[in-house]
Amino acid sequence: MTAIGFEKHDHNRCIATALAEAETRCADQKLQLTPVRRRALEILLQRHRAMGAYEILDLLAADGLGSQPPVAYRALDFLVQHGFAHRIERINAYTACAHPEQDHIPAFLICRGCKAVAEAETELEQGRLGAAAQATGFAIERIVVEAEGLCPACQEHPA
Amino acid sequence: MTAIGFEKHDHNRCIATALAEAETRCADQKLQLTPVRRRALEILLQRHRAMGAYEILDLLAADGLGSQPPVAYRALDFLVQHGFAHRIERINAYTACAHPEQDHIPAFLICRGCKAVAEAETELEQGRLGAAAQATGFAIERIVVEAEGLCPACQEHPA
DNA sequence: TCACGATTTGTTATGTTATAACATTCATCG
DNA sequence: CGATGAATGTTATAACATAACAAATCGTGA
Ligand SMILES: [Zn+2]
Ligand SMILES: [Zn+2]
Ligand SMILES: [Zn+2]
Ligand SMILES: [Zn+2]
Repeated sequence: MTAIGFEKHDHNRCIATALAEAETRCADQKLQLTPVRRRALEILLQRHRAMGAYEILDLLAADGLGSQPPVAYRALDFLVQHGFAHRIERINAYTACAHPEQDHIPAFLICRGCKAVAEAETELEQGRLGAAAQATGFAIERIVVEAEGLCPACQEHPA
Repeated sequence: MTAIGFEKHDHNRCIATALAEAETRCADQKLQLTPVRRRALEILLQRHRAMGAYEILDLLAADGLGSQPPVAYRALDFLVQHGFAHRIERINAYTACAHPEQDHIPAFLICRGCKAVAEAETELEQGRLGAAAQATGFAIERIVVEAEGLCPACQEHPA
């Protein structure tokens, strides 16, 4: 199981590791992990949940790192583009990638109670969807897989 | 293959059949297929592609069936709720269900060129996602599966 | 028939998410 | 230094969605 998100873990270490990895990879690939981008990633890692662009913007603004929507959207675009974060379509939100080291198609479990998000891995083979695509000649570029429901905690305490 | 959407077909018949089915099922289940709801479904069936709520609203308004956003959103909520249409998260749009007779988890192929949408069926077993959910005790209520890419036509004529 | 409750629709206002467009800053390099 | 390209700052607006309340509609039982 690779659905990081609902279990307890050493989160400070989790953040530090992820940030360090991001810096290494950006250096390797000549990507600019600028202050805004770095801080946006750090915010996502700290909260360890799905966050809206405007929520992130508020936190960036509190640090004097831009106060208008495009600032947040650009930083998030960069992070998503390069696999440091994912966009979650169902809730118009963003979350840090749980395993950015490897190429993957992310799949999410989204709790509608507490908004917690767990990232799982999908099969790389895309099953019947891939077959349908092949049959029609459709060229898949991106796949969204998101499950909405209730996490263990929210099942017990129904709000 | 069940990805209806990119192939040619007798579309007038396709619309008539779907509308008739909807009427039958609404009668059976004591659902009210009111003029607004019926027309919204008809619009989706006619266009046979993903449409935004405001786009549908404009067409409803042209028929004197309400001119404010809630009118469209309510009609769409009804159609989605009862399986006559699906919401496509990736593009904030709606499309008529390709096989409303049966219960299913829809999966979509979305062309980013022409916005055409094909509905395929997913495996009912949810693969590794279901396994991840079980392992964490997460209760899945809804699953979103959407692939974005280029349909055959748009691959040949890159806009 | 008429009062009732439930459902649907009408309407106003506002909230939320996202991008277009253009100016400015800043590092890099010839 | 001056040109180039990347990133950021800023204004304005587009696109998507819902809260809240009023009015109409309709079945249903008194
Ligand atoms: Zn963590
Ligand atoms: Zn939860
Ligand atoms: Zn058709
Ligand atoms: Zn369907």
